[in-house]
Amino acid sequence: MNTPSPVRSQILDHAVTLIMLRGYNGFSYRDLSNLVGIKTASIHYYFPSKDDLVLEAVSSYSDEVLSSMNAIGDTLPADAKLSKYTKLFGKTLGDGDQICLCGMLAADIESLPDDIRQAVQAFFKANERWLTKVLIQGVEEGTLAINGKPENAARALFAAYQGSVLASRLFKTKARLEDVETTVKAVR
Amino acid sequence: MNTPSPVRSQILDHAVTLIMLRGYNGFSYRDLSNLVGIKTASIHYYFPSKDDLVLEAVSSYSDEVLSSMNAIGDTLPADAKLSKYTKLFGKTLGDGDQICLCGMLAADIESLPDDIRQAVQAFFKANERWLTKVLIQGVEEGTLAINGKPENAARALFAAYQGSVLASRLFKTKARLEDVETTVKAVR
DNA sequence: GTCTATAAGTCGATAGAC
DNA sequence: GTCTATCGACTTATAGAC
Repeated sequence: MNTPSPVRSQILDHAVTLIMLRGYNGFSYRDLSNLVGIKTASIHYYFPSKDDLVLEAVSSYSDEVLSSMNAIGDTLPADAKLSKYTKLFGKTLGDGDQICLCGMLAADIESLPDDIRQAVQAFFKANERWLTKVLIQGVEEGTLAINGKPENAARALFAAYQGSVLASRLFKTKARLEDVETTVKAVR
Repeated sequence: MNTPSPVRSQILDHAVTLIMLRGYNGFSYRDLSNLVGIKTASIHYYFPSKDDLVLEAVSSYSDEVLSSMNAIGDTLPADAKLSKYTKLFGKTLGDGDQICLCGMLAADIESLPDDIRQAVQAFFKANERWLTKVLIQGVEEGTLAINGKPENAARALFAAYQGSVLASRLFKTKARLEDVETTVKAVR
């Protein structure tokens, strides 16, 4: 287990932030150069091509978000799990100017190679799979209510979260994510 | 009523398509030059700056979509209106490689001037307002079911549509939009 | 209106010195 | 590992001839 280069980590972290801010075509090695404090040529030492960098950014972001998601744990009631998930999505907003990295790259997908598309798809699928299980649990417990199959409801729900962070940033308000959660809450 | 320049219209139409495909930072005057068959310098005659072009692209797209939306008419039952709205959103996908122009620009919003942000906001608001009325009507008629205020449900619903076209393109399938419609259908 | 020519800058990427 | 230097291509935009 060799210690990862701190410079490499800095580049990757700033790349993640920049993608969430401006997207694939909206940031450059020069931006990273200014943020990290090394020349653009040095960045190529760690990440030969921009696509290499972006692919690793997806992995890094995905690992972090999915582990937070899985850290919510199995023991909680479904509605409590969903509340934590909503908060998790709220964190991606940062200072209010960022959206989900994979949502952003989904918008940029026609400019990206296939391996990145697959990595973004994997992130979507993992979220949808997790939400499916929560919805099933919530229906059993009587705290959540859906129409149709849980798989389909989970897809629509995840899409709503993605669209909601987009709208939250557009209107510079944080409130919109809760509207999504309300959608699947059972009336008592 | 002076006839608008056909060349100008061509530029604008291709700009709309390119934005829906690759976003603000993903297309250039050169792309338009190749598509329309005139030099990039000539495009500047019609649209002095790229932001001028994009702002007009939003207006053009918005006018077309909103008029189609309003053409659905007042006399239909709410669930029928919503089905037509879903189909309308399905059309934006085109050959399967495009998303809503305003959803795309919402992703690119941190690269854009304020007047474009306001135009994109206006498109979001118009859709949310229309969906709010449909949801109210559907609840009255007993064909649609929502939680909480219609305004909030409409925001979540529109976000779900936006996220759904994103996911539809990402996974190269058209089926995901119907999952969203199912979300608000009343069980009978 | 459309062109040529050009400006002034950015882009990702590579070679090679240190 | 990080640098300087450089490449070739691309970007938006303007000036001025036709």
